[in-house]
Amino acid sequence: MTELSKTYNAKDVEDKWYAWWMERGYFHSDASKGGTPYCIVIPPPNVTGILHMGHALNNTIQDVLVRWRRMQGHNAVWVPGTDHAGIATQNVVERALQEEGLTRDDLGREKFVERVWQWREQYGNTIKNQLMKIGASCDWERERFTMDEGLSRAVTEIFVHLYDKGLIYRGNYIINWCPRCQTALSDEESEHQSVDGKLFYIRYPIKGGRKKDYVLVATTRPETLLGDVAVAINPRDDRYRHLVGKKVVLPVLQRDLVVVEDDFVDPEFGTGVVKVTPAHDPNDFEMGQRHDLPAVNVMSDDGYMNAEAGPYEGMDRFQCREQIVDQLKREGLLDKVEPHQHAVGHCYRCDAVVEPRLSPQWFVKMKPLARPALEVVKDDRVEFVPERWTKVYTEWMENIRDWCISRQIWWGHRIPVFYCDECEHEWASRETPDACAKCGSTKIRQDPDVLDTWFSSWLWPFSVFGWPEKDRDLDFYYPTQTLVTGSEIIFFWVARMIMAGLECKGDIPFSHVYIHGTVRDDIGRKMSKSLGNSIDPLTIVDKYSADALRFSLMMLSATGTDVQLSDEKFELGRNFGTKIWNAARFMQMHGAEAPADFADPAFDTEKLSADDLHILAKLHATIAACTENLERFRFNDLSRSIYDFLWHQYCDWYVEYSKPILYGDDRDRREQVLKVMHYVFSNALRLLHPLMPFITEELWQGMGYAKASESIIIAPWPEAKDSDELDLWGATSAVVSYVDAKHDLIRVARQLRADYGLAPRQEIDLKIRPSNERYEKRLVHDEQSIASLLCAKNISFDRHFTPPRAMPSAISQLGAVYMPVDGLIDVAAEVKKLKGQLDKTSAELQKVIRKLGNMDFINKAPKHVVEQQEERKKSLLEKSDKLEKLIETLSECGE
RNA sequence: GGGCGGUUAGCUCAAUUGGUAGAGCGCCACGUUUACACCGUGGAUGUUACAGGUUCGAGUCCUGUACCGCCCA
Repeated sequence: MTELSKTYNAKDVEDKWYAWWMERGYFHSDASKGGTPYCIVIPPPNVTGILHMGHALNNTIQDVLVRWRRMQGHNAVWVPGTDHAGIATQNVVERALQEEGLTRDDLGREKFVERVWQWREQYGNTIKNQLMKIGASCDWERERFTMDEGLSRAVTEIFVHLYDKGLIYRGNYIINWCPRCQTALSDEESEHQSVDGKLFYIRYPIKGGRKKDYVLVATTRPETLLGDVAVAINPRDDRYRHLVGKKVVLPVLQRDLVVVEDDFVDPEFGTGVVKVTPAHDPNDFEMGQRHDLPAVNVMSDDGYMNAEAGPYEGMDRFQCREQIVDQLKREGLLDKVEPHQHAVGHCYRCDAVVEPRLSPQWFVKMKPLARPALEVVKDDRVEFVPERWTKVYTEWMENIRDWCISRQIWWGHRIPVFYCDECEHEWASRETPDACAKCGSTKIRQDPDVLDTWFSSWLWPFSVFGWPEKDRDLDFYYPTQTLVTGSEIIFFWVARMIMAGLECKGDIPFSHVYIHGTVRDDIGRKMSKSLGNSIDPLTIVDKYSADALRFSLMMLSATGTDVQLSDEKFELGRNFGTKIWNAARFMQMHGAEAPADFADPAFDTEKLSADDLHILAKLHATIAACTENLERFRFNDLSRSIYDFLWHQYCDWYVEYSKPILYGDDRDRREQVLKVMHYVFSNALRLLHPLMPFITEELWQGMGYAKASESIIIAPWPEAKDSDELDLWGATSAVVSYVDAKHDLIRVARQLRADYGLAPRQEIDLKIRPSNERYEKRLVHDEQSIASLLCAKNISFDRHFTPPRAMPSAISQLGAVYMPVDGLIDVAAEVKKLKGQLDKTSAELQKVIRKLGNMDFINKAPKHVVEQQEERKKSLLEKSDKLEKLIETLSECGE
């Protein structure tokens, strides 16, 4: 056993233990060892990512779970890795190139991709190193990257599989286009933000009509009118029946537009007449399809107007909007402008305004994949925690739309589709072909697009284990058990993994999805780089320790609710660490070696005191609570249980009770107390380990517990004893409630001291009048510990004690407490205090009496509730009796 | 517009499936005592957003209202 230093220095400790754990290979799981698998795959962070508080929360939860299961003896593995984050990574590297005055086109595709790989080699480990800092016990030997050879093979495999099955198709559809990133996005990647825009009311003259004949069309995006091909009305809207069959004239370009009738048009919106621009609006696109309308694309891929825009060619889309409005005004075609709030899609990577755009893209047909994925959630084979997310999932699944998977960038998995220039054959292939599969021509080329990054992430739970190869690990670990993530990627990732798992493996990818909350700042805003309100987890590690970061996060985040953080909140974890550290030091000062059988002591039950039995019973209640809270993903309750136990039950009471014994001469009792302490503490450390891995390892080693298990990581998770087993020790519920009542007596007596302004070290005498003989016996037996906690010199117990003069007094369940003080006491004040208590007691008593007098209550409430109230009535009666007597004697004495 | 979540002590949040509303921080008073001032002891603080309803009994269940947040259109 090494002597613990006076203060805990996390910085010296944390790196040391992490390195040792790695060296010993504790995080590595080997399927060939068998056992019960417990597997978590990490939500792969972007390779460009740096650790933020959301990661810290997400990964702490995973680590808590995996450390717990490992201690429980499961063959536990946590598979780490990163994804290649196509758009984000390409952006980062392009920015770097820009500083050298280069563009990706200057380099060409091959060279550019090489540069990205170089970048990844150089910077791609940032987040891995950061995860290590917070203690993540990932199996780093299994680290994966979505662009690795194996995972790339998985992507090709699923693509070809779905292509051949007819579930992947290419087509000219309207998609979300980011003009800045110059690529298509999926619907999920276009984030809707509420924008204060304007609603423009524009006059479209009726063809062949008089000058004053026009229809009024409302739009938020007047620049798109250049691509209008029709105006539409609702068929049930009588106001516009006369327009049917007529044509209107498009302002600016003077093109003839047909009038179509479509149920989609909302008569309530604007004027009830909408312009139809199939190439620039998803709803209009569908309307165009229904009515066989052409699509006129007026914008190029960079957000500038093209030749179709006539006089506006070459102009930026937002500038064009202003100019067109000006022109309409000049021509008297702008009727009015209203402020209008609407949702506008923004690129989730660069925040640019997304442009709906018609272009040829690749899609996955989702409905066939969604059906089984819906079933497994409805059957509870996959469970969401908290359960309410099930509904979010099912609603998305039921209204699923096809997934746009092609991206017009270079960094990513290239679409494995090939075209023959000779015979125009198109096919998907697992291997890069030399010649056309149909005509044998070598004039073939591969599709230039790459796949959405999520198209590789959705395979993660099995691709990390070698799929599509047959693999022992895959058989052993799949399906995994728990997925831990935030609600924002339920659609992006969770839903798609379930679909892919069922399609590729014929089985669910995981049985539980724990959705945690969002990390916010102290005024409730989401932490973000742009707001500058982020707290860097590593700064917190530096300032307060990784354990403090983890513990505080867990303590503050109730199941699935958001957590509001500020720097100071991490003090709670730090303070707790210090408290435990000092409790250990205290034991060490008195304890020398932990006894050989500390982990499973053969207690000499005859020699255990009520206090010993009490703390043992509380320990086992805590073990039960911790295990249950982990099973139910209740991390804040888990933290609270262990925090309350160690700080309040153990330090505040048991350690204090132990002092007179440890400082005393009774060697036998000393030995017993130390035995209890080491048993309790070594168990509590294990309960705490998943939350605070570093300090618990440091203490495990420092206290000499390594002789039972060389590292706390692999020490067995404590098992709660049930009440029968506790009874064998003598830790009966009667003993437990006696000690609880003793705490109350001590608290009441302390209050007396405080009321009379006695200094904490000032010694007092106490007279206690126990309520009954049983209590008297116990209290007499416990005199030493009571005296110690109250700093009392003499305590006398007398069931018939009557104060000879006025004394400050109080009552507790175990009996009345008198504190003889020198000099006069303020009888009036004392009586007033007691009367105040009596009033309160009587009021409560009246409430209970009224309740028990209610026949409905007696007849309808469950028996145990009625009994409970009877009990309460009894004890309140006793209390008020005692108070009345105190007041009476006090008044007599005072006279 | 549709859906979900929230509203409990000054602040941040609990409350185990309806039965005496709790914790951490902050605040007030006292205290450096031989584990710990990152501490100890004691104290103050609630019409559980509002209005109805169900029930013997509602923070908890139902209906409605207000405000806040998120997701989807």
